[in-house]
Amino acid sequence: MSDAFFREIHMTLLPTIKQLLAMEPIGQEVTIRGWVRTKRETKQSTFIEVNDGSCLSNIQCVVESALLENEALKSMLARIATGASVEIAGKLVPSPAKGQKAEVSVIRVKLIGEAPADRYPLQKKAHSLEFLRELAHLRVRTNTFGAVARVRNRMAFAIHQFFQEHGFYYVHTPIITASDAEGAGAMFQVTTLDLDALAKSGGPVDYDKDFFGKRAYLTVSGQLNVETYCQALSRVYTFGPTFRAENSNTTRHLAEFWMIEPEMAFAELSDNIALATEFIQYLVAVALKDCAEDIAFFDERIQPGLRESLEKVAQTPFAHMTYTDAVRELESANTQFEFKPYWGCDLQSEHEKYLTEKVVGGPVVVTDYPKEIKAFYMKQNEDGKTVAAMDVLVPRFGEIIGGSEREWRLDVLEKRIEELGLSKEVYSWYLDLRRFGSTPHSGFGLGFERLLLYVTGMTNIRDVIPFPRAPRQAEF
RNA sequence: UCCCCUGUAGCUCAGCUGGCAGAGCAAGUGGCUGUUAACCACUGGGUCCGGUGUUCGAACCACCGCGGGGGAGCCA
Repeated sequence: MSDAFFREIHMTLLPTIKQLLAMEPIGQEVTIRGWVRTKRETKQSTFIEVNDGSCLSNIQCVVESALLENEALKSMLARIATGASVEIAGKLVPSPAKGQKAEVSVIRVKLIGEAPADRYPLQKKAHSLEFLRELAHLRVRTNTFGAVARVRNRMAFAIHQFFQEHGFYYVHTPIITASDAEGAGAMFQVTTLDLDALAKSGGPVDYDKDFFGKRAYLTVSGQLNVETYCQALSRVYTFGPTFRAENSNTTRHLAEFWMIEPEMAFAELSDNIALATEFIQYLVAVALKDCAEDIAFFDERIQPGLRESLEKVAQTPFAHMTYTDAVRELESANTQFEFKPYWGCDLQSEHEKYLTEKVVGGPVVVTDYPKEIKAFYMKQNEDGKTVAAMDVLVPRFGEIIGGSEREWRLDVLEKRIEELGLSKEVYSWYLDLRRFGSTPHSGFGLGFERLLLYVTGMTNIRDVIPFPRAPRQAEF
């Protein structure tokens, strides 16, 4: 593409409010476009705070009352309320009052889109997250959801940066899968069959007539697919939507969420732990550096102490313990658990939180779980009882990462598939990876929204994705 | 799916033992001040989630339904 193309684009884009607020105010003429957050009137001036989403801060625009002798401007100003979209031209000047470094001394105001106060649902006051959840199409206009959106954007970009800088290739694994046995949870079925007609007929379903000629589903994980690319490109990752049809009603589960799944060839569990640790620390450091204003907001309004705890996470090596040690820790804990911990038990939420909050006081990597409670593809350890699995647990909600070294020995993997009553035919292509040029390899899954919960201090996962999908919730 | 909590003005909530529907914020009007969660005064604003029942009388008690939240399980 030519330079001229970019110049043209560039010329049509006004500086954002973020850019304006970073400028030295010397009376230069500026034009801003955005949405009114609040308007305050005095006899001498009218103050309009405008936000365009480029940053948390609004820009204050001051209309001197002398301008109001213009009746057209006066009536337009009267119709400008919280939520309205406006274009304001004026001079960027140092602010004589406290609260902001610069402000716009207004020359012209144009009301673009009205937001009548008697109907616009957002007021210039704090709203509960529950209320805003019912207004998913408007909530991004609030400080909190604007900040979440910006952090989400930065984290998505940082994920690519991290992997690209470390020699990982981005692989697009399929959204639709015909494999019904990935073992990561209930799946949404995908079909073009006429279900109404089928229900009326009462007959059995002939999947041969379905789109793919067999049952198909939305993916619950890209891992098995990405392992194939791993065995050629060495270091790969996926980052895409993932679907679970579990009837989960919690603050940390979604039916549709975004997952990051790196996979490394010639890598053992210890490499996996190192990658996961560095990855989280990198992302946290980027958030602190590049989303400082938004993080400060979360720290002040959403989760006091957030910034300090993130700073600590970015600098401190993660604690590491084996499952066996973790259970020992839990057994000797001076706490009444609802579920009594014992070797062989699945770690419950309360156990995970105890380990990360009480024992460690930060993120902790737990490894080498009993094979019975983990997936078939995880590498079996020498002891015959455990697998080379790792979960990263963090304070406030527990598991953020789940991963493992994969079983790369054909005979061991085949035996495990048989033991669990799974089908070797279904996994034949997966087993091919062990038949031909197999390597020790490792990877993990990170729930993107869980990362965002962690970084923003938000507590409900439905508030860190634009349009949450959960049981009985698919509005907007 | 299970357990607990909850539903009253646009929002957040109070409403005692069943006895005339309340506050703050928001909105409108006026005033005032380089204001900034602006301030002061006044005004308007209700299907008390819906249904059924108990009662002289129900926002309040009982039952059914619907919505919202939190916790658990499944997991990322």
